[in-house]
Amino acid sequence: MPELPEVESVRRGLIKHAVGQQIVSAESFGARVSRRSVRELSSVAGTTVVNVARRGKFLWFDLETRGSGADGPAAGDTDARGQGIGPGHTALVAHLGMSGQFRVDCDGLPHVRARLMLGNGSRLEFIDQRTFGYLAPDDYEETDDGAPGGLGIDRPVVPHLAAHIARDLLDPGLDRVALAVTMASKRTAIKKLLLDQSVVSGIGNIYADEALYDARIHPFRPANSLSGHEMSRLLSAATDVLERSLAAGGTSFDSLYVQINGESGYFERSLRAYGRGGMPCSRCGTEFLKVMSGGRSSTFCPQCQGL
DNA sequence: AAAGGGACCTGGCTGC
DNA sequence: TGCAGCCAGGTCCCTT
Repeated sequence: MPELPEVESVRRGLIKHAVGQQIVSAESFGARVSRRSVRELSSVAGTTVVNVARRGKFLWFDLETRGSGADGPAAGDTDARGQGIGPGHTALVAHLGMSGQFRVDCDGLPHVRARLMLGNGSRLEFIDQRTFGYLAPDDYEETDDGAPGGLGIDRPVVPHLAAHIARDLLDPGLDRVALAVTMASKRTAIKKLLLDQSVVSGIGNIYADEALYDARIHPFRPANSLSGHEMSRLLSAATDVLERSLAAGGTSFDSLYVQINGESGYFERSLRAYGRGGMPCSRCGTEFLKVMSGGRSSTFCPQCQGL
C-alpha cells in the first residue's frame, strides 16, 4: 500500500528512467484511469519529461511542451482554459491509490491501465489492480506560499489535483512549527489528523500507527490534549519512520507495491505496531489492540499508549 | 467546522 | 468444492 516512502521510491526510479525522455505516445485502457483528467491522456504525446515531482502521495511528471517538435497538441500552451502557469510546462499527475505501480518494459502483466512510449524506445506502464489510482494530465497553479510546489520541482507551482494537499514531513518547504500549532488547535483524534492529507500529507494507516506507537500516544486522543512536547515527539517519530522506511525502499506486503524495476521494499520486517493486533508489545508485553474506527483499523498498545 | 459513513475496486481469506 | 460475504487500503463526496 503506497504511502510516502513507497511513492518517493517510485519517484526516484522514474527520475532515472524518464527524465530527459520525450513521450512519444500515451494511451489509456478504460475511462477510469484518467477520470480526474482535464484532457485526454494522449495529449501529453510530444512533451518531454523534465522532472518527476512529489507532494505527499501525489506524484507528477513535469512536462516541457515548448520546442518539442511534436505534432501532437502542446498541452500546456493550448488547453481550453488557457492555463499553464510557467510557459511551456504542463503536468501529468499520478496517484497510486491502493495498488498502482509503474513498470518498465514488462510483458504480460495484468491490470495495465495506461502506457507511455518513451523516446529511448522503452515502455512505461501504469498498472493498477484495484483501480483507485489514476494518471491525469493537469494544469499548474501557483503555490500559495510562493515556495516550490513539491520535492523535485523548483518553480512555485503545483498541479490543481495536488493543490489541496499539505506539504509532507520530508518537504524542505514545510513549516513544522506552524504544523504543530495547527494540529494542537484541533479536537479531532490525533490518528485521524495524521491521516488528513490537507493537514500533513504522506502518512497513511501503516505509518500513522507506527509513529503513534513510537511516540507512545493513544490514537484516539484529541489532538488538542497533546502537550507541546508530545506533539513534537510525534512529528519527530513520524518523520523518523518515513525516513527509515524510505531508506529500506518502502514497505511491501505483497505484489501490490513494487518499485519500477519490480523489486520490493523491505521495511515490513521493521514494523512494530501495524498488523500486530493480538500480539505482544515488544516494549511491555501487553497484547496489542486492534480497533476499528471510521472504517479504518488502528493497532496500538493499551499500556504504552494510554489515553 | 467537524465528524461519520458510503462509494469506489479487486483478490485473498474465512466460514458455512 | 463452491459460494457468499468480509476485509484491506486512500481519497472524495455527501449527510448529519
